[in-house]
Amino acid sequence: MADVNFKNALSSPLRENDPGLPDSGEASSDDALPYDLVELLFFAYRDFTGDPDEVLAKFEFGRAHHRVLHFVERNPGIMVTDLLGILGITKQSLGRVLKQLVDAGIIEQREGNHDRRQRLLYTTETGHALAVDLTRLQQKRLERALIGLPDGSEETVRRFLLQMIDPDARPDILKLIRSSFDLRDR
Amino acid sequence: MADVNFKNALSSPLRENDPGLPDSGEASSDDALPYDLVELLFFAYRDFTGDPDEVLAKFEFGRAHHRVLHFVERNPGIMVTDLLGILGITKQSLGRVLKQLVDAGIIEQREGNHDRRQRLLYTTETGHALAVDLTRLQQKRLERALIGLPDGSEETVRRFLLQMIDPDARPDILKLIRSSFDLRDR
DNA sequence: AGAATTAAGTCAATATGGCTGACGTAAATT
DNA sequence: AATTTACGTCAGCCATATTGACTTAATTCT
Repeated sequence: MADVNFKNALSSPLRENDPGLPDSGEASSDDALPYDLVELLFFAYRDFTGDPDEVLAKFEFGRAHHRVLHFVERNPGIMVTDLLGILGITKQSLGRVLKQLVDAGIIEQREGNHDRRQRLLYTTETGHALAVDLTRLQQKRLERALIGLPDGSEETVRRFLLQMIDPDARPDILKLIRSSFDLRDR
Repeated sequence: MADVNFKNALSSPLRENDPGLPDSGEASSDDALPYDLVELLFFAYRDFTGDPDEVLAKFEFGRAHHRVLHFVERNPGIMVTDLLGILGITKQSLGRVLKQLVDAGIIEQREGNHDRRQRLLYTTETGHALAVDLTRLQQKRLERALIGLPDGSEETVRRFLLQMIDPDARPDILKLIRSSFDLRDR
């Protein structure tokens, strides 16, 4: 495992806060900053992606593959162009990853019926099974995260996450998500 | 902007769901999977990191620099070893990024008082200002995300995020975070 | 029918942020 | 005095992204 240092993490003299370097003199409120939420989000997201990462590593796949697999699974028959739009990457980037997934028999490309330029994307049976496995892992983590929270918390979290998204991107994302819950503006 | 495709995102025939590829015959429940939460988390986190990314790009810095800056700002006088532990990367990876931050006058290294092997890390005045700016951006987004949610939602979100984290990592992370809110187990 | 646009893919080069392995130096600890 | 720790560095590799240029085939527009 080389050089990384888990055991020692946070071991010793954190927060020495040497008075030799005084507060650099901001007039206003640094202290009101929501550091705890920022950091919780950072670590929560890291662990959230960590579960699938572990499984995918066995297949020699990475997070890029996961994203592609996920959105193809969720949008069977999606056009390459639309997938690029969702992922926000270039087709050159997608190209490599997609090729690997196709070669591995995870994703299948089929010519469009109406437009024969299209290579519509579908998960294979294997791909579908893998996608479901990965989502189940994330489901477990989400369920565990909701344990013990007051009634309606799932709805609160859903709305919180939606409102974290850029307002102008929300309509498209809502369409994409097709949540079974009502996330319309109040 | 080359090849990326935002405008066209989610344009056309998503969800064609060609009946030529039938449901691959899973006996059990695919439909119960929390796709909406998974995707909301994905997009929320992307936009959350997007704000700082934009600012940092002007300085030729990336997300790696942000993480280092953030945790040094939050833990003035932190040892290199402890920072590695928090970030979960190798010292070779940190080395490059840290050098750039030091060269740019964002972070300062000072010899430990008690242990002269240590190069304790501090933000400079410039670095502090930048760190505060970036956190303010994230603060705005978080505040906007909490608008209109029921009383106690911030607490719910905080606890949700904490419980998303691997249970065995939580104690260390709680120490690190030093939230002003009570996140002890009930 | 011909021109323009679109969908998809490809070649080549580059950047970033990780990684491993191997060393080196100074300081502290045993 | 020997060992361990803290930190740094050299060299090379890999994954994922980027830009820019170009091709092919099919569709759409005029």
